[in-house]
Parts: sequence; structure tokens; C-alpha cells
Amino acid sequence: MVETGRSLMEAVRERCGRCPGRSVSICNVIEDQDLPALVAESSRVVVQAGRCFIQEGAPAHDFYVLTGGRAKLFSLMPDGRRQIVGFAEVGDFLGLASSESYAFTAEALGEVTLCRFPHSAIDRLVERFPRLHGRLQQEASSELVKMQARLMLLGRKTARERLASFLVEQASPCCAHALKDEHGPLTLSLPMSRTDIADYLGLTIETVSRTFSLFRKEGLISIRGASSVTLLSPGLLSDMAGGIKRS
Amino acid sequence: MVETGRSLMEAVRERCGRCPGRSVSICNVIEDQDLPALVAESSRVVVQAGRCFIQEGAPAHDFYVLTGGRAKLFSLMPDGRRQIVGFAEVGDFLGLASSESYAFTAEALGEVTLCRFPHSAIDRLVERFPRLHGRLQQEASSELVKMQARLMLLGRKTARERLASFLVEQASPCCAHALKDEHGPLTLSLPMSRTDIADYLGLTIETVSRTFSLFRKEGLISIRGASSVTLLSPGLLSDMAGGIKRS
DNA sequence: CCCATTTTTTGATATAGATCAATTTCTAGA
DNA sequence: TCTAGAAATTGATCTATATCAAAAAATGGG
Repeated sequence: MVETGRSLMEAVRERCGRCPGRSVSICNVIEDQDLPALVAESSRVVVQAGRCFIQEGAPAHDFYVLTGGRAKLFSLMPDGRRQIVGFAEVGDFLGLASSESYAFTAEALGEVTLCRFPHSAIDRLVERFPRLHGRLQQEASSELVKMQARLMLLGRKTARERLASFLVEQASPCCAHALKDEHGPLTLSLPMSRTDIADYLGLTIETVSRTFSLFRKEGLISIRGASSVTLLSPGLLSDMAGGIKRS
Repeated sequence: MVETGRSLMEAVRERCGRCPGRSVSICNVIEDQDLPALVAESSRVVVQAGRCFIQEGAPAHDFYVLTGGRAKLFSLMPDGRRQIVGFAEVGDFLGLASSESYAFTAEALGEVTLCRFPHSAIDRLVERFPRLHGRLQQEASSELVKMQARLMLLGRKTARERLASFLVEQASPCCAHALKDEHGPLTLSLPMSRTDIADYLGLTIETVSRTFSLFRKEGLISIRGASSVTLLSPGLLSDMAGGIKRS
């Protein structure tokens, strides 16, 4: 099925026109006039809450750019132990994990929209738009750096430090500078359950809950209905996340 | 300083002729006749035991291909807590971690030899040898998959499972197939200290030592002088590493 | 709006692994 | 080969977090 130039232009306007991923994903190295090539090589995917769009162990045929919503990425052990290896946000490039088969499962938290690129399509696009090379490399490198920080978190940080790190990480897409300076309260909406947070931080749900309560009693955060958290002292939390004890 | 064609050819013979990394590193997508370009863009580095060749936080100017020996890669917290994020082996591509500054320190375990490529050199080489793109991407992807496995290890595995995973991982470069089948004993020489193993596995040195002793008493391994370990039941250890309990 | 179900919080207790403290075993230099 | 210092092992005890068990709060369908 070949799209006509006309309908392709319409597709570009529809898909990329107001895409929140346009400026933060790998697409940001593509000029507006070249978007049709991207749209022609990819397809839009909508995934409902709780559904998986990448399956651990399945043959890896596609890459994805997340353009709406959030997703959790995890692997399982045979007995059901679960480790969440990351939360994906708008702009993230997924599926890079392996050449043969996916190393993790990706499940939508709320409704998720994606652009799916078959591996062959990425190959063609990279050939046509050389700047994509560097951009993909950059994506992989930044993911690698995040992974190293997570290893430190899981290997060496206490429960308090882990939760503080998580809150600061969730906050940083919003306002990175607010954490350094002693800026005011910062409200986050957490789309993931306590179980998800526990499986991300290598803790149990009870420890996560208790630590949230402790932070609340200490005046570090305030909680509204389990999914809305306000960081009352972002600076203190940021220091705690890094293992720094204030006098 | 421009090398003459003559001395460049000599340098290629000397550097690449018997390089153990030739067939396993990113160099394996470069034809023999193109090696001079690689040699011209890189420099050989020799690092003595215990010395660092990448410093966490330092500006990242170079990439490295490890061509001899082994290295430990780690990050530190302000109070000295340490997490080893990986052990590098012959063929590994290092420095990919970040665009601005290195995210970890790399320290030689024993003498290490490297080929150092400035970022700009890699850019030129990638342009000249397009196959390098895919090879670099592959390197990043495989590292990412390893990282995900390490997250599971640190977040969800027991001390026994962690040490079993470590031993199996150390063994796999040697003989991957010997682990699946019920093949015979497999001797490893571990160039890293118990402290290094502990900081890699998110445990204390005492727990690592105790777990080694337990494995020995259970007939899973035999130990000769702390750095030489023989896996007596690689299959059992492999199952334990994956969280599988045999009847 | 209400009730059944699920999720979260809180409490009591258990335990894997950490910490503190000796020994023992290696290793490198004389 | 011997020996001092370092590294590893082993033992005793502690503790942060897990586990088990309710209670409380949130959520969603009718």
C-alpha cells in the first residue's frame, strides 16, 4: 500500500504537527521538510493502560519512540521476582536493548502513543539522515549513564536514599534547576503504583510506603491520594539522594 | 607530526598484528587494508596495575578499545561507598558512557593496554567506514542489556544468586556452551579482589567470602589461593544464578 | 452515592546480610 | 626461605529491611 504525496502530507501534519516528542526525541535532528520520510517509514501505535508493547524474549523487530504517556520497563525471574529497569517518558527511544530479542517487557502506564520503526526502516533513515547516527548514539549513551546511576542506587544506597533519588528523578524532567537552588514546593503526579516503585528501587511495597510516611512526618513531602506527591524541600531530598547528610 | 607511509605500516603490524582485540572489538568491521586509517587516528596506551585511565567527572575527550588485560569500572559516593558498574575485558569499547564527562572511573587490574581514539577521530572513522555505525550501536546495545541484568542482580537476587551470577559471567567468555550442558569443571582466574567482587555485587567483603566458603563446602566450587576458582558444577551454578532451584 | 475490591498504610516479628572483631592465609620483598 | 603487611576467612552480634498480618484508605462499577 503506497500512500500518495497528498495523504502523506496529511499524515505528517496529524502525526508530527503537535507531537510532544518532536523536540525531545531522535526526531529533533530531522528538519520539518524531511518529516515525510520519517512518517513513511514508521507507524503510529496506541497502547491501552496495562497492555504490553514489548515482550521480554520476543524477537526484536522494531524500535519505538514514545510520543505520549509513560511506560514501565521490567524483566522477570522464573519465580516472579520483578525488576523495573526504567520508566519511559515522552521522547524516549525504546527497543535499543538488544539485537536478537528484547531484554525487557514494556507496559503502558495509562494510555501510551508510540511511533514504531522497523529495524530496516531505521537503517534506511540513518543512511539518508546521517545526523541520526550521532543522535542514536547519544540516546544510548545517556541511557547507559542512567543505568550506572541505578546500579549505585540498587547496590549501595539505603531505602531513604533510594526513595529520595526516585522522587528527585521524577521531578527533574519538570524543573532541573529547582532542585539545586532552594526553590519552593514541587508537585509530582506519579502514574505508577507503590508496587512499581518498590520493584524499581529493589525494595518491598511496605518499605516504600513506610519511607513515604517517614518523609511526610519529617516535613520533606506532602501526599495527596498516593499518586500526588509534593516535594517540600527539594534541596534536602536531592542531597539525601546523593548520600549527603546536612548538618 | 606526520607519520610516513612506511612507519605507519610498521605501526599497523606492531599494533594490530597480534592484537587480541582485533577480532572481538569494533575493529572487526574494518578490513586489514584499512587498518592504517585506524592506527593513524588512535594511539596506544599502556596503564600499570592500579592506575586509572578514565576519571569519573573528568571531561570525556576519548574513547578506548581495551586490547590487553582487564579493568574495573566504578563510581563513588561522597562518603566513599563504591559501586563497580562493570569489569572491562579485551575488545570492550569504553568511554561511551557520556557526552560531557565520564560517568565512572576505570582502573587497571594488572597491566592494561588500550587504543585511545579522540571523539573527533571516531567521528571521522565512522564517516569513512559506515559499518562502524552499526558496530558501535551494537556495542552500546549489548552493554545496555548487561546493565539490565545487573539491575536484576542488585535489586532482586540473594547473595548466593549474585555470586553464582558473577562466577557464571566470569566463565562465559571462556566457554559459553559448557554452562548449559553438564560439562566438566571449569577453572577461572579472578584478577579482582574480594573487595572488588563485593562492590560489584552490592555486598560486603565478608558476605562474599562466606558465600565462597559455602559453595566450597557444598561441592559447587574449589578454591586455590583466593584468585583461582574451579566451577565443579557449572550447570547448577548457572541455574542458581537464574533463580532456578533444582529438585 | 454506595459498596465491593484493590491498594496502601501501619504494626509485629523474623532474617539475610551488615558490622565489629579476631584469626588465618596469602604475598612480596629481603 | 623467611617475614611483615595485606588480604581473606571465620565468628559473634546487630540492624535495616523483609515478611506476615491487619486495618485503613482509595477506587471504580452499578
